[in-house]
Amino acid sequence: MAEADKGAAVLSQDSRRRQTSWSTAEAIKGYIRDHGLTSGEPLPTETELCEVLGVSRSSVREAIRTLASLDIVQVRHGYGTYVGGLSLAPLVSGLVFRGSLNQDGTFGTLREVLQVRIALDLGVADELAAHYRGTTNSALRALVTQMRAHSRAGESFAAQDGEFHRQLLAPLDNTLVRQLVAAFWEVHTNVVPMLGIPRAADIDSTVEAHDEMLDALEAGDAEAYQQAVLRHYAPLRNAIDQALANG
Amino acid sequence: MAEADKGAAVLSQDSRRRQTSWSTAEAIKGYIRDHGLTSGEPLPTETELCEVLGVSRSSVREAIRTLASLDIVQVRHGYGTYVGGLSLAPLVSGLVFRGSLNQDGTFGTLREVLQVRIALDLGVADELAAHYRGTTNSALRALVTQMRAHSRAGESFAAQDGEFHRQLLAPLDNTLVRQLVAAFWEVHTNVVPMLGIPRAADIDSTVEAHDEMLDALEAGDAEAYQQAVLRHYAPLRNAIDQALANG
DNA sequence: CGGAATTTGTTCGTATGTATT
DNA sequence: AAATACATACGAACAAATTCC
Repeated sequence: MAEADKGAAVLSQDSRRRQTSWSTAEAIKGYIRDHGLTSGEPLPTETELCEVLGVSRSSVREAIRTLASLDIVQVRHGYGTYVGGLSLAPLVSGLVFRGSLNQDGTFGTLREVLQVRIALDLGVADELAAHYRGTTNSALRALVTQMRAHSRAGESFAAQDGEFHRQLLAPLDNTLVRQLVAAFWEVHTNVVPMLGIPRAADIDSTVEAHDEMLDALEAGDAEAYQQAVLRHYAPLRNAIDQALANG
Repeated sequence: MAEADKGAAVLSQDSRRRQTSWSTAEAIKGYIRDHGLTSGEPLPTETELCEVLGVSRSSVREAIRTLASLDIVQVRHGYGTYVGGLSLAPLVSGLVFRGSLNQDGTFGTLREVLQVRIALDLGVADELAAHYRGTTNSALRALVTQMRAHSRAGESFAAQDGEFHRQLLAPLDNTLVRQLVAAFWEVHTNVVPMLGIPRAADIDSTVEAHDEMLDALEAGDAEAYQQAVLRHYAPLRNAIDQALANG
């Protein structure tokens, strides 16, 4: 219970701890922990939780909604409540909203997200190079080929790009990094359309950079991979810097 | 506005009523966006929101609770509802809970958080070095002195450590990176006590590494700073690796 | 200092839509 | 196709907290 209190202290500062709806959410988290439930396993029904926790239906509902928005529980309408995926969805949601707040802040948000993405990609270079050294990866190559085709046709290749980065980081023994990279990729693709950026002329180099990243990793060259990552982000970086300078 | 609402209400009666609480949260976010509200500014009362959005108070309350858990709004009992700080508190909350789920996962969570912290600290080396080059920073030096005293007395120096890292990154023109580093620092300090790690013998080198980091930055040497960062995290890294190997 | 007014917090009852069996 | 279990939504009433006079 002391652990749960510490977690609560992050969000609730002083006296809110005694408030029913907050303590109910903490109690439900404690229930999950104490019963050793993992993602996908069912929780008691709302009415059962009312009895177990000794609070009203509305309080349980608000607590469940709180936990659902944090992806700690997942509600299936008309059927039941389950332990959630513990994903970083709330992070994405919050950042996208922040980016949508005002036109001025949107470019700033995008620039900040970009810097974090670069730092994370560079930070896993050694681990990735060690894993991919001496391998061949036809699935990833095929995604690059698809990207190239879409790009030349003037179409968006966001889907293939996302899948490429997801698969590339899949062998990483670090769920958090994978989820963070995926989350920021999602923020990225959600925020960019708000800006109406004209299609950059050097967008094709982004596609080719994917091949270079893969080349470097299969050669086991972490440094070359880092250079390729920087080339990969360069066009976007230029577009943002230009937009910030002009605005 | 009124006509549109009526039309929407008729439509929602037909089929979309199930999404009321979700759409209410979206509507409140839209209200914040459309009225250009920023952190700390007041929202309408719950009763007023009921009238404006055309839903019951229970639905408004659930939506507000959802937004509060994402730090998009902030509720003050008996006074009013305000736009929240848009912080990364929900991220911290979720990760601390994930770390508390099972003893096995706790070490894993800590290891993953550590890798992300390192990547972020290394990723801002250039920007920090450019800013600190040729400066002297007595406030940061004083914090290191305090850390040294606490460490030699066998006490925790978490407060000073957190303040050091916060102040060190303060000049960064990237709110997101600052918040992320602070968030992961918080996850870190919340998860570590769950483990009962024995006090490492080389903990003193962590304190000294802070001085080295500052030395490198004041010299404008980004590379040296990166090396100091790695030394700074080394004792903790060793403790975790050892624990994972023994467990 | 005390009390009135305002606002959020909690609870109950009821009706209705939804998914599974 | 019906039955059952469950979540969703609404409204009213009262409690607790905060502010302001």
